[in-house]
Amino acid sequence: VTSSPLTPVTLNDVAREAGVSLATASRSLNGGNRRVNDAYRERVMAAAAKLNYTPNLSAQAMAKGASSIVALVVSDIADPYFSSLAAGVISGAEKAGLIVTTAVTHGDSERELELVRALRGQRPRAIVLSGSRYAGEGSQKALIAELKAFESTGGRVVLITQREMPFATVLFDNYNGARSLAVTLVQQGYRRFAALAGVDTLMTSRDRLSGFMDGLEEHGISVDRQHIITTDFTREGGYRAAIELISRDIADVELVFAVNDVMAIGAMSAFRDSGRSLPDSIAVAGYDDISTARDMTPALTTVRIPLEDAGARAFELAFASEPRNDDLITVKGTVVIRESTPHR
Amino acid sequence: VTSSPLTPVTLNDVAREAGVSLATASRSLNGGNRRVNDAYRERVMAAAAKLNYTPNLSAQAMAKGASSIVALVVSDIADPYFSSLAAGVISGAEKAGLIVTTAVTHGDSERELELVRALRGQRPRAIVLSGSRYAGEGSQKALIAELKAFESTGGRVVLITQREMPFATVLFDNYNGARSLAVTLVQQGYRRFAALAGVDTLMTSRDRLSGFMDGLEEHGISVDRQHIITTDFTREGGYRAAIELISRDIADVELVFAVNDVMAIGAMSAFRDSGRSLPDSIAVAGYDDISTARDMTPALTTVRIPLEDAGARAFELAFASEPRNDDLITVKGTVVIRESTPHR
DNA sequence: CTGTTAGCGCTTTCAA
DNA sequence: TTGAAAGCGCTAACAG
Repeated sequence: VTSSPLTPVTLNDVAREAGVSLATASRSLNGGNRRVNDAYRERVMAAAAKLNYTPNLSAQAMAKGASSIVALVVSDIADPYFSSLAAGVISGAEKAGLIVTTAVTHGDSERELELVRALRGQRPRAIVLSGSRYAGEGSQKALIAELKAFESTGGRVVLITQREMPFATVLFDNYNGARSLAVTLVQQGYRRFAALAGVDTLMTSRDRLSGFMDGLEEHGISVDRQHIITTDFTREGGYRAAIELISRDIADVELVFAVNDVMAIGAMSAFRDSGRSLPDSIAVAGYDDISTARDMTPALTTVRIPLEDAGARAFELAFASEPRNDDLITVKGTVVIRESTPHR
Repeated sequence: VTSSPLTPVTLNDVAREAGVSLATASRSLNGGNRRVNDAYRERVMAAAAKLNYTPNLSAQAMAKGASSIVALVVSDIADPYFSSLAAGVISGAEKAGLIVTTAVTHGDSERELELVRALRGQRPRAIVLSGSRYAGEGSQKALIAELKAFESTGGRVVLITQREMPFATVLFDNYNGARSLAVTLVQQGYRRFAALAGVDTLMTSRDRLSGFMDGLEEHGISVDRQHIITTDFTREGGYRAAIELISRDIADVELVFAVNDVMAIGAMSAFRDSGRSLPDSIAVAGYDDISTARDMTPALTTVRIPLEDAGARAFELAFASEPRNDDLITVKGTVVIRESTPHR
């Protein structure tokens, strides 16, 4: 097959090759409703195959006024939490014949806003946002305005984990998950706790922490302020916080709850590096159940949230037949007790 | 601001609002070379801001015959290996103002081919492919043809890790990395090894295995066939293979080398579940240095490859000023000895 | 420097 | 059913 270089094959080429009109070629290749003579149709298909034709998605998007794109915004695609979510969104989208564009904010809200604007340019069918949105942030208003503008032109917005925004949302029941975890741990005999949390404006962190604390309180247990450390929401943050905790005298602390698994894993390494054996000298629990949690030694007690499934549901929410902005899917967590928190 | 619903603001709207021609509006907003009166320019900017205008990327792509998209194809975005690579590609692309679309093959070559075709429809500037390509596969020809067709229309193709394909490639020096690892382990006193590998047609696996074997051979050590297990390239594969290994009598095996970290981690869990303490009863080494490797207990000995950096370099390769198909970047690995392989 | 105009590739009325 | 033709929103000659 010889085609002129640097110029992709167009539908026109296919039509000419098949000896039919452009319209017929278009209808054969796409026109859902078979409004075209079989003989023609086959000739078109053959020509398309012969020329190795690929429809220009931009042109299609222009002509029909709707793209086949879903935009996904996450904080950090290398983080297993977000990459699992992304896997779910992508698998849903691919099943529906849609393409996913991925952008990364690194937790920066300014950047998030910029990205949403840029992605809007693609005129995606939906934007799925799963950053770590902070409560009551100034830029929140601007983001909402931007997303509202997107919706007003027919786009769909779905949030994962960001509460109190006027859009469809997939929510993890962080409060109750953490609460159940606390209750279970108390039942296991733990009484004295410490906690590693993200900044208080980070909803996910706040909900998990307060759920955990409330669970303890039900059993009359409270946690010393000294034993709650605020740190980055990352492995390194967990590591540093654990070191800090050690320096604050934790002789009587039996268990450290980190608001996510990567922090818990960092903390475990810190404890070990400081010469403490796990789980004997101190127990650790996390949240998320990322895939390596069970491979830790001791295997990490945590709350499992079905991340990939949640990503898939976010996608579905975006394409629900009757979408509403108060759509809210709450995904429950399941307490998973492992060796990092043995019975006392 | 009231704009008609369901119809995004167009450049025309902006031009009208600013009282200038369409061309002037276009030049103000984009036209790299400032060929426009400052007064006009400002009016256009103001109008654009007021109307919250976002350029339609599809339209731009059509008009200039070039999109702002980079397509990325990976086997599994939830796998830390690929998500780190993706993070690198995405960060490079975002710096360059490009958008990344991500597709997932799940290791299926048919699907990979389909995806490449579909992605071609976006007329991306480049396609970055980082699946687990198998050597000498039938579908390889079709894939090459498809990618060549893409190149012939001005697109760039960059492969990560797939050797012997006529495209620019970022290669990991798997053979030598594994060889160094073997030599180092022998120096540490190990003599009797077992290995967990992927199918032999999987290049990455093959190279790592043969490098490791050759490294051992330099020291006159060979590995019993019984002690080389072929399995899936995943955590589960590693787990199953370790169980299988145990059933084959490994009383004399001192160290198990898994061709990647997730397999090694699976194997560690299997050994532990079978009541073997690590690293006393058996040592384990992996490859990749995914982020959780150092958080294992014992911390996992492995070969570090700078995944995110490699992703970024793949992106750069795609936009090299003078791209050539025989461009080849080889990324070296660094042996990282940790507690999973103590001195004997 | 600015405006007019001709497309980019495709879908979709509208006639035939 | 089929074909001709009018756009979709934008850029890039081409004239003024």
